[in-house]
Amino acid sequence: MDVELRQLRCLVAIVDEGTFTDAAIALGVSQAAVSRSLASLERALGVRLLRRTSREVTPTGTGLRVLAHARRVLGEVDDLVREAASGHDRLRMGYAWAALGRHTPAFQRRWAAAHPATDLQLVRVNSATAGLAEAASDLSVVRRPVDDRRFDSAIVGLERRLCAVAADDPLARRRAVRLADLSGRTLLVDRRTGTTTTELWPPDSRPATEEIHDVDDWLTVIATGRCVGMTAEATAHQYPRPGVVYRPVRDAEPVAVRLAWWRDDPHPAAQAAIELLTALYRGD
Amino acid sequence: MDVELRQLRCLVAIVDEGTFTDAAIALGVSQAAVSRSLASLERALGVRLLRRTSREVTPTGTGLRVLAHARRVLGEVDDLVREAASGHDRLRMGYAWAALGRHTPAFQRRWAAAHPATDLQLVRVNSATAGLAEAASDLSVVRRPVDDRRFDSAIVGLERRLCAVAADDPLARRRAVRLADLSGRTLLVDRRTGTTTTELWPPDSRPATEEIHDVDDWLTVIATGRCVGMTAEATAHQYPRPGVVYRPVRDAEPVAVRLAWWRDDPHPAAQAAIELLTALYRGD
DNA sequence: CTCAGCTATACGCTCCAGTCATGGATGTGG
DNA sequence: CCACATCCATGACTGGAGCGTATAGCTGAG
Repeated sequence: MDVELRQLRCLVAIVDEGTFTDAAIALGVSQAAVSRSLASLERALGVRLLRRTSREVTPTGTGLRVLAHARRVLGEVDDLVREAASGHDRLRMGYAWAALGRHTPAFQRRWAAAHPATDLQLVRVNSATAGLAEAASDLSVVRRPVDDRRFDSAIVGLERRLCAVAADDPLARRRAVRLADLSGRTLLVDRRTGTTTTELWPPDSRPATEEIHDVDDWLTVIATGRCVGMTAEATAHQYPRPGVVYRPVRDAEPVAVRLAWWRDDPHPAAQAAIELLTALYRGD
Repeated sequence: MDVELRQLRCLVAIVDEGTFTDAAIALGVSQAAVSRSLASLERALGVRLLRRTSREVTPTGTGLRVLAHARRVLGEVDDLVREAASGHDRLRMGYAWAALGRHTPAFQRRWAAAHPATDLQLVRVNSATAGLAEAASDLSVVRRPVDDRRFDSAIVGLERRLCAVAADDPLARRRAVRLADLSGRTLLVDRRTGTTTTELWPPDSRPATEEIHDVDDWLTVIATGRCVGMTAEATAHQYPRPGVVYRPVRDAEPVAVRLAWWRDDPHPAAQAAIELLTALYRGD
């Protein structure tokens, strides 16, 4: 014999209502069911919980203590149900380095207008998949293909490749550059965040040497002029820095911006977010 | 559809054991039952709680939060069951004015020896029945008949009547007195505790006048010599006071000492306490 | 004493939780 | 590459728990 929530609800209702009969009405069941439920609870606990007379029903000493516990249990269960339902009223979008660049304000504004019930939160994560795996985000922005079978992803738009050079670099005077212009330069790769741009670099024009830095601040090194960097447009937009200029690389392939999520467990609002972002990248 | 404890136990077991199959073994049910239970919980909450693969089972973000709540709920239920069972390991004996007088130490000693698992607590209550009604005591010492139908009582022994007189009263020089010796004196009655001794007085020899005092300290008035008092032996034993002496009243009927309890809900150890006290009063 | 109102219980029924068996999915090792 | 092992989901079935109805038993009130 085991304690069941139904029995605890019954106990609380009886004490609150004062009689078994009124408790039955409050619970929407017959008086017989209430009587049996409480009897089974008392049998399960091996203790008399209520003193019944034909006039009133009063809790025993044990009954009072058990009642307090029962209220706590039922309160906790309510919290649990609320907590489970609260997943729908919040969408946490993870980003590792760059969020959505120049689209971020518009995205937040239009999301709030279209989905006032679902709070949008942008959260910084170590990587798109790590954010999902650790349940820190419901949907993650990622700029490379997702090979993990547990996750699914969709391309929401394309971003230009920019190269980052020191402000006093000769290239900084040009409106745009080509990959060939970067030959012979040293490409700066940030190993810390796991972000490398080398594979996006066309192989035939890849810099002869690449310098691997484990830097906290990628831009500081760029500003020294010792290296150049390649990055997506959103990153450039999000990390302006005196001494560093960004220039579009005309012949570099654009970067696909993706949203990733748990394949078999997408957030209820995921599809809406994907569609809104796609529209923004399309220019709508 | 409602959340049930069985479902929560299931969720916790799955996460702890790692697979549905092992959880089923741990819960002592079939794997199919575990699968169904969790499915029904997810349906009730409207949320996916676990991600299943053929290799491992990992909680969803919501699943993690719900899991934490579930553990709390189950912990509370355990507390509730423990609390209900704990009634048996404690016997609270209430007393209003005098406890058991000179028998108190022996009672405590012999109870501890005979019932080491049941902790004996002596608690001061406003009145025997009030202590029971407020669930402050499980068993109350009372020295008058209990007329409340809700309670039952048993006589455990008899105590001599003592009269309390000032130390410089002529009666203080006698080893014992008779009711007739108190004729003409003023009998002090304590209305505050509801204790009156007049009805124990043989009607024909009852003091001519009685002075009703609403005193905090009965003994202080006795010591002034203005009044005399009548009390049970246990009270005299429990409240010695310089300036007041107690003398047995030979021809006063002894007082019946009773234990009272809720008629339809006696403490499991009540009978044992009654028997032990009876033996002590008998002189065993 | 009768009556009104309450709880406990007997009886029949329903429906759900469980078991068994099987199917589908996935990772593994030959 | 395929057979296998392992795991979860699901369909069919069953026993029992729990419900409602009706009624008995109890207890104050009038």
